[in-house]
Amino acid sequence: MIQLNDANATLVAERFRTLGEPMRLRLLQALRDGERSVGDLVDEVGAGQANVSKHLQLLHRMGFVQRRKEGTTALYRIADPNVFRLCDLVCGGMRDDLDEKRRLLRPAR
Amino acid sequence: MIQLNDANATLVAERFRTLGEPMRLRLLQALRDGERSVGDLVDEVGAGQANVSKHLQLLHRMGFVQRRKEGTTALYRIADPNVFRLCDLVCGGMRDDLDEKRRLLRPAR
DNA sequence: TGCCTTCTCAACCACACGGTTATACATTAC
DNA sequence: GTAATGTATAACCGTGTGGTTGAGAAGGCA
Repeated sequence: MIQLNDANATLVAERFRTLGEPMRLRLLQALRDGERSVGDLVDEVGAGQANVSKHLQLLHRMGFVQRRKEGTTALYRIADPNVFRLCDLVCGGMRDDLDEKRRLLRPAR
Repeated sequence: MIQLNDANATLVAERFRTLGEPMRLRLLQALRDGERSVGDLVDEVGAGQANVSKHLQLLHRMGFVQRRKEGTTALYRIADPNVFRLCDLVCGGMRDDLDEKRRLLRPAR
């Protein structure tokens, strides 16, 4: 791991926090199989349009997605597929944690 | 990636958000080379005792650290070393993003 | 020009969360 | 027993943030 001094910790945390939002994760998931317009994403995740736009802005500023304009529509796509490896790692940790907790619930069989 | 339905997205986001805090990242970093007591961590990260305790509680509840009591002192340790792989991935993404942004700043040399 | 669509932006509200303070609890020493 | 040490917990406060609403910009089309 990169040395996490105080400055780095803030930057890294900022990125983790960006992924720490269900709606944003669903947007990334929706973008997984290709480019989507804002309107498409609004339909897919079932949220307000301004809300989706704001989340996409943040994902864009953090470099998780890229943007392309075509007429009046804005098309977003995944910038770095490693995001999904992050999700996989987190899911793996979640499974292990649940297994551990389950194990502790029955100490002596 | 595991299918991120609405329920999953909330759980995964919860874990990302737990890592999205500079102080908690510094606690994890401090625990990297072994078990530490709460008092040790208070000295290392330079924060209030109640604050450190609260952050450790959350890290514990999320399964990132494990706890062991010895007399009156509580000893914490990393539960899943994969946390650091997560940090590495995030740092890598950060570097790539910065490179990309730097590239865009000088379009035609 | 005028209207519609698509998206962004600003303002607002409610709530969650990080930090601090003070207090309670548990263990050890005396 | 009391005192001291090491943690956890509760209460509070200020700030940050997700969601909504409404207005505004930018293009497409009759």
